[in-house]
Amino acid sequence: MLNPLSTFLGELHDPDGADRVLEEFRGILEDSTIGKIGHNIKFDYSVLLWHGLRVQGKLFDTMLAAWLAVPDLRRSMDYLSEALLAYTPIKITSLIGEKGEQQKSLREVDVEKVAEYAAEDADITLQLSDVLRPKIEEMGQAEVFETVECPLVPVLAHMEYEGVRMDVDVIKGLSEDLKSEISSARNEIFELAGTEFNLNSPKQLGEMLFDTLKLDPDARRTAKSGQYQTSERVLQRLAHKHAIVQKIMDYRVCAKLKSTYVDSLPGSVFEGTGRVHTHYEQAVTATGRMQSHGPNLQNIPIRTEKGREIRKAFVPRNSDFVLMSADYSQIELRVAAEISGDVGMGQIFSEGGDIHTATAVKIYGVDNEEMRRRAKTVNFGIIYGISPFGLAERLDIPRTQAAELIDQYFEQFPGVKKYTEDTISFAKEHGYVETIMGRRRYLRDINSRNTTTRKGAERNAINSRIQGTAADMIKIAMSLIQDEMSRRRLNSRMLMQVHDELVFDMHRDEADELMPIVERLMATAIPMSVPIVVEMGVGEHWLEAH
DNA sequence: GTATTCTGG
DNA sequence: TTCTACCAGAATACG
Repeated sequence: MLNPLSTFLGELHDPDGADRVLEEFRGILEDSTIGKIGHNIKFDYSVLLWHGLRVQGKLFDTMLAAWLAVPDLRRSMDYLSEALLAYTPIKITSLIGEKGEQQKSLREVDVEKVAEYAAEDADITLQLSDVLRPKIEEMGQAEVFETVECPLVPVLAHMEYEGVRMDVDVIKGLSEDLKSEISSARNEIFELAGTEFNLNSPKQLGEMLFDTLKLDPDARRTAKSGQYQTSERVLQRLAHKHAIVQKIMDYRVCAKLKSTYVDSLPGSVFEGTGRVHTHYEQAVTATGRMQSHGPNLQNIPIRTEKGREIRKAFVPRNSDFVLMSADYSQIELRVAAEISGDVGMGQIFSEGGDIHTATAVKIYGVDNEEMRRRAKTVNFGIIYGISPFGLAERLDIPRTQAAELIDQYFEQFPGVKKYTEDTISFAKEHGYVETIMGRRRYLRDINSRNTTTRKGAERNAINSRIQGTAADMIKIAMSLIQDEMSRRRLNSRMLMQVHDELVFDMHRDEADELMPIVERLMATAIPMSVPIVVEMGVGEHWLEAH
């Protein structure tokens, strides 16, 4: 993946020449009355931002447009050109060669050739926009495109540009701790097993547990390769049979944290800034959610004691700042209540009660820790398009009992039942479902004769409207917040988005001004009759702020 | 390149 | 009869 940082800052061999070119275009690029069209325009915006130029004016991204207007097509410009314009563009490889050792840089190529390539690139983008613009209208995606996606492009570019500061010393300390824990766990496991093997190989581990130690004669095997399953769930059920099992779980926790986070995050720190500049992908998921990579900041541990320590390494830019986190409380259940119009569920939220406790009271008639835990599982099941099989698996109860539980739930929340039925029948009739903002997800398999396939599509339909609406909501909030922050010329910066959470580098003096703004704009981004609650926190690192 | 596992929402 | 809970990224093993 190309990176504006390395591609355009580090390797530029003629910065003066580049600056002169930049100055030629500065007037147009910074003119807010002139719209800009680009394919993956966040990339171009970012490059210019790193060169101190802030692009103004309305942005039209043909890649985003294609995502919404022709969702089945691949999103590379070359492919779209062939599919929509019946024209095969000059291949970049015809200028710089195939990917590999001797691939050239564009600046080593004859300028005439580069000019032809670049001009064609611009021309195709313009032509694609002419084709895609009416298609967005036809597909009913104009509102999502105009009010959700396009305004978000510069917001994401700025978040990537800002990055987040990492305290590498925190990471180094964790690395040492984990190293010794892993080493002693390994020794104990091999001692108990009587032999050494590769602990990271599920295959070898499965053979040790089930062939050598014979811990479970009815051990489950994986569907694809027929290996023994050694997942957390499986180990959990085996834990009482042999001391080695707990040790393996301990080892796995530490090995995962070390390899995926502790050892890899320092490598993502960009030397030029000392910060981690993640990339956000706006147009990839089926539901409308974003993805983060390089590194992925959306799966930093929080659920376990050990794992959450990693969040202490995410720190404010300097001592004048703190990290501020704002996250939606139970957003998907609130959205479910809103879309379904279920009166009882809406009432629970209006009264400000605990949704899982209230659900436990409704379906079990009692309120204790265990029933609340089960009700919570049921509530998640609702969002995902519940099935007796799936619920039984997660609650570890018989399928028949799970089915009764679902009946019980739907009796108490008839609006939710109607939502699932209406959503499925709409999907069967139209072949797609929509979020509140009109974002569509097409479901090819919704009328499949294969029951498993069809049921899967039905769950996608139920889940997509909910997850997609929540995604729309936070995307809108981000644009509104960024606008308000720059209008007020705040020094605080939006840094991260984690699906239902926004994290800010907040100047200490701006707390009283910024926090009410963030809270209000997040809560009202999409007007709803169910109250939307935003929980906020401040701290010297991400863990403290959350 | 595919499969498995684990991290998050 | 089916062996599925939804949406993702990344590390590792293994053919």
